[in-house]
Amino acid sequence: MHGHGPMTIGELSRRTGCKVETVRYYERIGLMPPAPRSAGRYRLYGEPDVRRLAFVRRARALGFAIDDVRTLLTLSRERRGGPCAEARQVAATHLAAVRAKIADLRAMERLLGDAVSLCATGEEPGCPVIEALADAPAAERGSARSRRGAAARRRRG
Amino acid sequence: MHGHGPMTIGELSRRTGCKVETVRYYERIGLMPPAPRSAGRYRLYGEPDVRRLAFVRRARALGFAIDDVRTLLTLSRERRGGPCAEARQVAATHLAAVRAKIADLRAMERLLGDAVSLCATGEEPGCPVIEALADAPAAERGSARSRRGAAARRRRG
DNA sequence: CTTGAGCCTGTAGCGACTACAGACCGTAAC
DNA sequence: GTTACGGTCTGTAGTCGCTACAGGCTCAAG
Repeated sequence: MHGHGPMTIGELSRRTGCKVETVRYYERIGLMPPAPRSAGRYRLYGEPDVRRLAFVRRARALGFAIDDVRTLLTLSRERRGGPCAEARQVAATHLAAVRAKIADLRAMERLLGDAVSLCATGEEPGCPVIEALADAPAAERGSARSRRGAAARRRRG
Repeated sequence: MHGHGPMTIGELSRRTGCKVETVRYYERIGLMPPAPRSAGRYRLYGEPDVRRLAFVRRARALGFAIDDVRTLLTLSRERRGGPCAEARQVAATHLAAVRAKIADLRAMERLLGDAVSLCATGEEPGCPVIEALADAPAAERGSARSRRGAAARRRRG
C-alpha cells in the first residue's frame, strides 16, 4: 500500500473529504461507477475516481442537486472543451434558485431581527417574538416554503 | 354548514392556506391537538384552531424547526404578556442560523455567477462551469455542507 | 494466532411533509 | 331510493441526501 496503485475506499475518502458511507451511497445511486473489487471484495479506486468524486463534492458544495450533478458529469465527459450551452443552462437555473433562496432568507432575517431587537428594548407589553407570530397576516402563496417546494418539483421533473 | 359553528378540515385548510394532509400530520406529531370528531368521524375545528394553525404556519414560514415551533407555542400559551427571554433566545439562535445560511448562499452565488458570466463571454477554451468544478481546490471542512449538518445536529440535540 | 482497524451488505432513520390506495360519509339531483 | 360525486378517513410509502447502525468478513501487524 504505497503511493501509486489502487487505493481502498478509506483512502479515497481521506483524499476527497467525502465519507466512506457517502462514497458507497454515490455508487448505489450511480453517481460513481461500480468500483472493481480486490480478492476480498474490497472496492479499489484510482486517480480518475479521485477526480470524479472531487468534482461531485464541489458541485454538491455549490448546492447542485444530485440530478444536476449527474448532468454536469455527463457534459464534462462528452464535451471536453466543447460548447457549454447546456452546462451554463444548468448553472444559470441553479443560480436563480440560489438567489431566490437568498431573497427569502433576507426577508426572514429582517422580520426575525426586528422581533428580537424589540425584545431587547423590553418596552413592549407582550413578547414581540410571540406577538409577531400571533398577529401577523396569514401566510400567502408566494412564501419561502411554496417557492422551495416549486423548485424541488421542477428539479424532479 | 354556515359561518359560525365547527368547520371541517377542508375549511380549516382553506382558511389557513395549510394543506389538509399537513394538518393531519401536525395532529399526528402533536403540533395540533387531537380534533374532536363528528358522528361520521370527521375532524371538527373552531376559531382557536385557526389561530393556532396560523401561528404554526407563520413560524414555519420564518424557518423555525418543528421543535422550535413547539417551544414557541408553549411559551405563547403559558406566558401571555410575560417576560420573553426564552422566546427571544429561540428566535436569536434561529436568526444566527439564517444569517449563516445567507453567507453560505452568497458564497455560492458569487462562484456560480462568475462561472456563468465567463460562459456568456465565450472566450474560454473549455466550458467555465465544468472547469470550475473540475479544477477548483478540494472541498474543505468549513464548507456550507458541514455547517448545515452541524446546525441540524444542534437542533436535534 | 490474536488483535484491531478497516471493509462488506443491508436496513432504518432524519425533517417536514406529500402522495397515494381503498374505504367511508354526506348531500344533492334524479 | 339510489346514484353520483366530492370530501374525509386511515395507513403506508415516497421524497432528498445522506448518516448510522448491526452483524459479519478481510487484512496487516505484533
